Amino acid sequence: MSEPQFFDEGCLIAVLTTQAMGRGSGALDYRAPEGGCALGAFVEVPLGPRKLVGVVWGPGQGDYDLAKVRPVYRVLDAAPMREELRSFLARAAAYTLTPLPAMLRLATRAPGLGDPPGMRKIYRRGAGEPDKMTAARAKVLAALSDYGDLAFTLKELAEMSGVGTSVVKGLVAQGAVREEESPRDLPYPRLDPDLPGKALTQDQAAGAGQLAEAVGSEAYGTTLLRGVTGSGKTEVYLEAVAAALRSGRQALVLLPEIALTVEFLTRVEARFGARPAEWHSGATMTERRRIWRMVGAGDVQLVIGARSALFLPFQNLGLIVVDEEHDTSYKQEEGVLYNARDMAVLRASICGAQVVLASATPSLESWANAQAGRYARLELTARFGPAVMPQMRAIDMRAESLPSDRWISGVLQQEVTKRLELGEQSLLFINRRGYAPITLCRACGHQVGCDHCDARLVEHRFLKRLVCHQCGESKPMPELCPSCGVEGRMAAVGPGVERLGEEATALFPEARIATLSSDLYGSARALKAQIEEIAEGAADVIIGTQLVAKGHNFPNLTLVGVIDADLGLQGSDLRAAERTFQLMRQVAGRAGRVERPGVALMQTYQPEHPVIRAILAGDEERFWTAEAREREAAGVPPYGRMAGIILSGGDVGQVFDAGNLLARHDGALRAVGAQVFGPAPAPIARVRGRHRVRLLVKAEKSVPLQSALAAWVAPLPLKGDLRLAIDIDPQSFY
DNA sequence: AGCACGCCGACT
DNA sequence: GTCGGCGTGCTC
Repeated sequence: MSEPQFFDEGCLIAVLTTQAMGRGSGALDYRAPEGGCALGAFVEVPLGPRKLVGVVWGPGQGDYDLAKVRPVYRVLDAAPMREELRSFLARAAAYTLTPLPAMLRLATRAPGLGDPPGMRKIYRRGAGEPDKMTAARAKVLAALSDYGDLAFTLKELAEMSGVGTSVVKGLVAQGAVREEESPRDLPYPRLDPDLPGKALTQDQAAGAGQLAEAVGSEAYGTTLLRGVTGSGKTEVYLEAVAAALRSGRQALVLLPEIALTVEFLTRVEARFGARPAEWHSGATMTERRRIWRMVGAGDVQLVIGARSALFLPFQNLGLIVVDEEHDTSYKQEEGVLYNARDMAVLRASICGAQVVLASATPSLESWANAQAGRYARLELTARFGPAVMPQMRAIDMRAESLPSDRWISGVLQQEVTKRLELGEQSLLFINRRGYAPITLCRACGHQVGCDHCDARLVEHRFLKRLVCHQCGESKPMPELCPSCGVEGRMAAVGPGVERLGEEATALFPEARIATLSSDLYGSARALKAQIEEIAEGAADVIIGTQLVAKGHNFPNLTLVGVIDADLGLQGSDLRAAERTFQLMRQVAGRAGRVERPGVALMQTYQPEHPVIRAILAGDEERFWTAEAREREAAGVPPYGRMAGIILSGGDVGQVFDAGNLLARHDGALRAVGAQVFGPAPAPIARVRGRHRVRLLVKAEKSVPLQSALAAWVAPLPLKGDLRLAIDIDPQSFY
């Protein structure tokens, strides 16, 4: 490419800012500042009365009145964004149909980017000796001599010595430790990849060798690392990290937000002799700025982070590990909608890095990619052999003869009671929102259906209405049968999460029962807070839909009862079977590890169904094969393409009107053979007072979906507070 | 963010 | 006619 790498003062340049502006590339024309600026440089530019942070994106486009073009205020003191990251952002924006400025915002989420590097106090060994040597003082001096002449912040030094900060201050007063002013944002301590790690089994060593060799190739490649709990997959991928560090390249380990724990960091520290940088939502502003700057300066070797760490300005990224790659929390569901697992593969393919996708129960997408040969595959068997088979059993509902309005079998009831006595938690899992999925007339058998869809209406007692989960149409509960006109014989049939809550309350009157469904919570945050509370023990019995399984860890949970395993197999949520499987493995898989064994029970009317049988047999390969066959037949991901359109606004009526307008004008979609469903209430129907409505688009695998979607939604006027977001490869269907 | 512009209803 | 509220568009 012959793109200029530097722009002299006064040159017309395009600057991508963090502010969305109309359509087009998103970049705005400016004049290069005094002294010029490099391609990729972080700059501060004026926009109206505001100052914005931006990145020099290329030569000016010349599409704006030259007389109005203003000069860049100044070049910020940060390493220019490399071609690799710029092209990653551009391609990620194109894939997710996100405006590029919003994408850039993810890559500039560090505070004080524009500030000059601040100063702060650091501490190193001084010339003096303490008058009295105490145990605490000795620890501080020992820690300092371990690191030669390195200096640390007060907190770091105190922590690594295992003493309070007052001890360090005391040493300063006596001259044994020197206090100095130093630029803020120091490099991170060096990690040593050659420390002796944990002894690996033959199996693990072979896996580690394969990954290290791939990293050594310094080219792109993805490996699906499958290993059940206890197979040592962390140790194995840390050897891939070691290989990257040895060759002087940076490594990134992505974890689901909840898995980012002190325990994990301690394991990494044990392997490499120092703490890696950790990037997560709870990090302070100071930590964020330090990591961002040091990653960009190449002074961080390893970052352990949540999904947003993918957008850090690595200088020389050689490896990305996505641990628990199947975890649904990798999918960002608010703001920029991206899947960190897929974006990790994209970034690695651009910068020539290796990806390791690690999981005990991989997503079907990754499994299919490995099957197709796009990913290498690496299997770790359990260290303790097949003895830790999870306890999973089917409850054959045909033999249970439950009354028609009851859903919790005698077997399951007993198991829950047992857990209540032990003070352990049970989860009753159901794939149905609402109160009851079917409303029928006991006089004539008529089922109340949707007028516009081939779907039955679901009773939501909470909303006091019947709702279509396909198109969102709703009507009040009828008194008379719409078919035969008989009064008072309408009945709720089938289980829903609300109804199951009632049944559980009746069966376990003393238990604390929590019902979790997206319909019952106004905001995603309220729901998340509630889940955290429950995980910490605020409920004995949890009744929940898919949402419960979403990336949450329940340490006290020892029983999972899948109320109707068959529902998930009928395709209401395309990933329901996969989630059921993962949830069961996750819970049942603790059997061999924790003192309290976990049990997973599935109530089913078709215990001989291939998917159910594969789950119970613990035969993953068989499960994936059976599930892949079903998805392929249905033409859904990963064998077809899907996208969600989320419209939101303060006024439900207006939001629905916009949705209907889109649904009616679907020419751009029909042109490529794509179908549109909806609008219907989004999985989380209200967020911060904004009503959310979703349309689903389904297309064949080969269809250029992004361009069709862009052409389709472009004419929709976004009046008032109406917002539109496109969700490529949506994960939640409820 | 903050300001100009213009459309529409209410008042002199 | 004119004033002023507010929704909409613009800022490189």
